[in-house]
Amino acid sequence: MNATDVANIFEEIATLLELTGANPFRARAYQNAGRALESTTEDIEALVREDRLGEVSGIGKGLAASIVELVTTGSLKDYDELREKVPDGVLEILELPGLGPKRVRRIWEDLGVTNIGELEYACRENRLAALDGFGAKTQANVLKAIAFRMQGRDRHLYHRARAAAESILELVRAQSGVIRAEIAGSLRRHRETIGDLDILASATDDARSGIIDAFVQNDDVVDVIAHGSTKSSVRLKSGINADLRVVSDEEYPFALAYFTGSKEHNTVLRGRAKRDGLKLNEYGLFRENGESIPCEDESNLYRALGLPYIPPELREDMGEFDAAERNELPQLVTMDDIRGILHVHTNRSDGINTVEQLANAARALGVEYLGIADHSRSAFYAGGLSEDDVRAQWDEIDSVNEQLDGITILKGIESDITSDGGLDYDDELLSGFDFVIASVHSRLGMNEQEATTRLLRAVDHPATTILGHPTGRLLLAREGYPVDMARVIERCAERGVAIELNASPHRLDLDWRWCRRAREHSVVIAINPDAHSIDGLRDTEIGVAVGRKGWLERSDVLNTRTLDEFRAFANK
DNA sequence: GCCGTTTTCGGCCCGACTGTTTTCAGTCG
Repeated sequence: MNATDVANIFEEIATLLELTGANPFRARAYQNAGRALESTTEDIEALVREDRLGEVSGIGKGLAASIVELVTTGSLKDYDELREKVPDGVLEILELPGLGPKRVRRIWEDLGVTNIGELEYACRENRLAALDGFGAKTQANVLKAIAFRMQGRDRHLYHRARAAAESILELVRAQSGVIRAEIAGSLRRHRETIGDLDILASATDDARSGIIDAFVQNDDVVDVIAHGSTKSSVRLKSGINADLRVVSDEEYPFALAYFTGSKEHNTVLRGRAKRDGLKLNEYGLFRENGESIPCEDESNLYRALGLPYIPPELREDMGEFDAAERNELPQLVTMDDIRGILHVHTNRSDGINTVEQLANAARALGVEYLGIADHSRSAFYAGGLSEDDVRAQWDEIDSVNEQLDGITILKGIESDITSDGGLDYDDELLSGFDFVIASVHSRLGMNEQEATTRLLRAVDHPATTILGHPTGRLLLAREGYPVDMARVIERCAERGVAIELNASPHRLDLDWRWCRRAREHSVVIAINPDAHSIDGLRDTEIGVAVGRKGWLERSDVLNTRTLDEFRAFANK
């Protein structure tokens, strides 16, 4: 049982406590402890063994005992008892927007409804609207939320959310009276999937309502969920919900910080303000006498609270305050730091462009080197390359390198990792590549031990340069196979193998939450687009965005290195 | 259930919006 497992159980206990009507602050204590555990980089078993759990802020005597019980026995009596009380379906009802713990409890206890299906039926029979405190509107909204959930569109991939948000931003910026406007919310924090869009604008007082009207009336809107004087909320054709807030320009920095979140980060920020005798909300920072402390931008706001500027990507209350206080915030990697693009498929396997086309496109993007990595022979479904194909591709690459100036094409391969953890070609052929990405594409159903052993063996192979998309997840579509990632990271550190942060918006694997652990072990991360076309090369940018969320600095990223440095890494 | 320059009890972040009320609880971010 690792720290994340315990954190997840604590999160669930918090939810269960809210649902069973326990003291809400007790629930919050579990939540806080869960987050504290998630952001600690210490090994939880060591903390238990050395009796150091009390050093973690948010963990007192009671929760320390629970953690010891969980780590040593694998279960927790209090948790089991709570789970016993609350049906799984009730937890799912809680995920519907508009229904929080109080109302779900009423639905469960007063209507005897224990899952979403029963709830839908109860709504159809008008039984929800008949409950005290509920009404026809609420019932209709619940039905809408159920329908939305059935379509599976309550979360969205980063690139789709980004595209939708940028189009709204453009619309908002075009309105008269708008002074500043920006994308806020989880998209600004570069989360890998997005719930809804938050757009913030500042404007003159007289222009506000016109801006909000333009927003809710635009052609992309299919449903207006809320339409107030400063906030409004709509559903777009794409199935994404979007919120627009309009504030005065003096309020803008405070509102931007506020609506960027995360909620957890904001809570700490306000708590710090309060400790300093100040009050922070989305409109300003105020002294006790009500006098406001003006800030022109977010940097000023953080400074006023005694902190350096914390980039949006880091605002998750996962250690950024500690780092900020010690002045150890990372200098996050940027697109300008990227010198090479690795993991690119050509039309020899399942890509659509030739080496030469890709090389020209990569050169136009300003990189020094391009690493071709088609599928290996076991990947029949993707047109994996036979030995002859490989040698033919090497000739092709040599000839493009001779013709093209300003960029170097590298000979790579995305070798399937076989079931037993081997690579796909013999050592002689493998030694002819400039680099080898080892990835799992088959037998995804292994248990954690089998899958981990398989990956460790692939990492041990002397030809492996980079471990590709280490969990195989497809965001919003498929869970990754279970892996003991801490062990994989440690092994990569020992073997000098890089780990891929696959920049495809469908993968973003390695998860950003593990990037910090990797850099603490000095494991280098390769931010690779896994491109199957010229357009796909640009996904590198999405990988950089999410890598920043994982605290990555330039020196942590393999493809920020010069060509010579990259070759040296791959050859060692 | 945690925590302490309001320190062993009594707090625990803040405000907009909605829908149901008839002054406010619940939810959300």
